[in-house]
Amino acid sequence: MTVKIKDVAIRAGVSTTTVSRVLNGEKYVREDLKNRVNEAIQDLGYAPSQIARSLVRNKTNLLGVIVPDLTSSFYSTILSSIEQTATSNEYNLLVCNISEDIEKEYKYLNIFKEMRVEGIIIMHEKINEKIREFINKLDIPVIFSSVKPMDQSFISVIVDDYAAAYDATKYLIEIGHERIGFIGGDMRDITSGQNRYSGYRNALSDHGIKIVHEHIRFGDYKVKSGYDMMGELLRYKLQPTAVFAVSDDMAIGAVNCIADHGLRVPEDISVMGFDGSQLTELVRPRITSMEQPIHHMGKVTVETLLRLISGEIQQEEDIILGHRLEVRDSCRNVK
Amino acid sequence: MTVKIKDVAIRAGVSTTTVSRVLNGEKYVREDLKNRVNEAIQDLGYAPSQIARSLVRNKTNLLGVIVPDLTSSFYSTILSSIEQTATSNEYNLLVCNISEDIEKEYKYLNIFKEMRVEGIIIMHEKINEKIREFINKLDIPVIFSSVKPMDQSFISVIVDDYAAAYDATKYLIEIGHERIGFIGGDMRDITSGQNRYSGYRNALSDHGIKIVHEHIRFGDYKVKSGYDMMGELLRYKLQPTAVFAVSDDMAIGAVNCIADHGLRVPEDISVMGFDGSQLTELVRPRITSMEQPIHHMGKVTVETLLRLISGEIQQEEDIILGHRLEVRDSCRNVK
DNA sequence: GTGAAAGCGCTAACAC
DNA sequence: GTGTTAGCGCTTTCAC
Repeated sequence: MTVKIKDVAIRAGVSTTTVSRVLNGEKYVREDLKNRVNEAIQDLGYAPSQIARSLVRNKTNLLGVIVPDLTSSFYSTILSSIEQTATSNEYNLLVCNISEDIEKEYKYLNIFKEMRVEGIIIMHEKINEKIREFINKLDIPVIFSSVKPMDQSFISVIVDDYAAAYDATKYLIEIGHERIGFIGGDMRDITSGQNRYSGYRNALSDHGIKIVHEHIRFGDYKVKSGYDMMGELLRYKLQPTAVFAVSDDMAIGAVNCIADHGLRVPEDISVMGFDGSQLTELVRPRITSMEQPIHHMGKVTVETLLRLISGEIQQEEDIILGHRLEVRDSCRNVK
Repeated sequence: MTVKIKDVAIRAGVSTTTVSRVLNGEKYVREDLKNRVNEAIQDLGYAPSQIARSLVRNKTNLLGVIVPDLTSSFYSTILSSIEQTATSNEYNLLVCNISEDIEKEYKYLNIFKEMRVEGIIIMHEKINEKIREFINKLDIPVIFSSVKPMDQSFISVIVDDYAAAYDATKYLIEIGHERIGFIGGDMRDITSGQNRYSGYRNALSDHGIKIVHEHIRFGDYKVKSGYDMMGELLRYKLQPTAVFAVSDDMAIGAVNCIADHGLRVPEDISVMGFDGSQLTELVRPRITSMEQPIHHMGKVTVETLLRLISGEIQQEEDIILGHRLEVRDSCRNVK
């Protein structure tokens, strides 16, 4: 049996109340008693049960996080930042990975409810009706990080996807490209997919460039789809001179596909990514990317969630963080 | 206030015991009562408190995991596998990331103790005396995954680092290399660093190849150190024709360094990695690597830990999983 | 300053 | 089959 507060009390010759007071750093405990208690704690190797504490305090200091893919560089970086921020605020993380299985989401949310987590962070936006309802009924603050589901009633910490995609496309135009391919993200229920696509289209039309449907494809944000979609783009005789992929992973897939076709990046085709994951620096050529402030995003997510929990704020609007173009080696100035 | 078992009991017109029985799927509950209870649960949106449950059952269904770096492809892949296995066994994961700050480890272990996790998985081996003692006193099963600290009393799920490094080096010899560089891992307290180094050395001497100290460097398993150490290896007039880096990340760093020096992989220099992370397939050239069964490793780790928890086994020995050479494009046959 | 006692939400004897 | 009761390990009034 693990040692409990009563054992400490007996050993120190005081009541459990006094031990509790010492534990919680309350004043009104005589110095010598405090010392005796601390000694007893030390001797016995006592650690208070957070379980019992949570029950009586009605507070668990737990946050639940749902990640769509732990192995993704983008999500694991946000998660890392979330973990850091949570920990430095005395919160612990219950982490769940739903990978492909969207049905798991409901299950996990239910576990979070049972565990009485104080707040939930979701980084996945394929929310179905059942989940939507469940979240709405939940009396636990929920915040979406880096994604924005369709439902207006959920709050998200995101970049302005439309503006970011617009700016990325504009940059490609400014360095002289006119045939600009696009590898978009999923358009179903995915606002970022839609907004990035709009940004791309509008940047083109605002600069008098006609939209060529043969230059447009949609993937699922992962490397393989970038590779496959790039393959399709390369099949047209009038190949794009630049391609904007709305995730770094897809950009890398595109670069690999181009290389495997015996063409070179950026000499033959320029490739622009999106996200600013670590991978951009890791591959050759290094990927020019429209970056999200990934680290900051995790931090802001947790900080906002904690304010939501404490009731300090009652956020109703999304939090929009700034995007930034990071020029590396994958886009060539053709002017 | 959240709804509790008593609310359900009142609404269903039964005692809390009956509700509890329905909740836990016990028999000896009349059908009609069971239905009334389930309805009440549904109506009220009741979810039992795991906190209260844990307290009385003295069982939390929680596992604690300490990861050295969440953003690393290798660790996040193991973590993903751990999460999956834990979840399918009804266990939840408390995840902590210690990044560089080793002092945090003690803090996290203490949190795990307070949270009454049933088992702990550590993927970090720079264990100091304080931690070692703490773990030894802990009455919670601890298992190391993919790493092996010096202390014999801890159990690890790992590959045979010596044999794996030996085989990797042997392969390079077999395809005709004689000047084989080595970028090792940390040697302090890191058994894998030492074992992989021994494997390399012995493979060379067993094949009558002299060990050249100018061909040997040590990094910290990360991309940057692979890059830097490769830079040093390139400074010698008698450059190696192949380099064995004991992590894929360092291998990628080495490849990038070679490219930045205007040389080509594998035409000018071959590069062999270690780990089998997703990155090997993602960069060009794809990295030939001595692979650990990463996914399986996570699974075995959790399964073993759960058996340790249930008392089903009392493992005292490490679990050694098989390694496998995955030939890709970064090593050239020079015979 | 300190302790006795009640209670957090649930389960598990034990009685009926 | 069902309900009463005690108790899990802690905190927190409320007396003293």
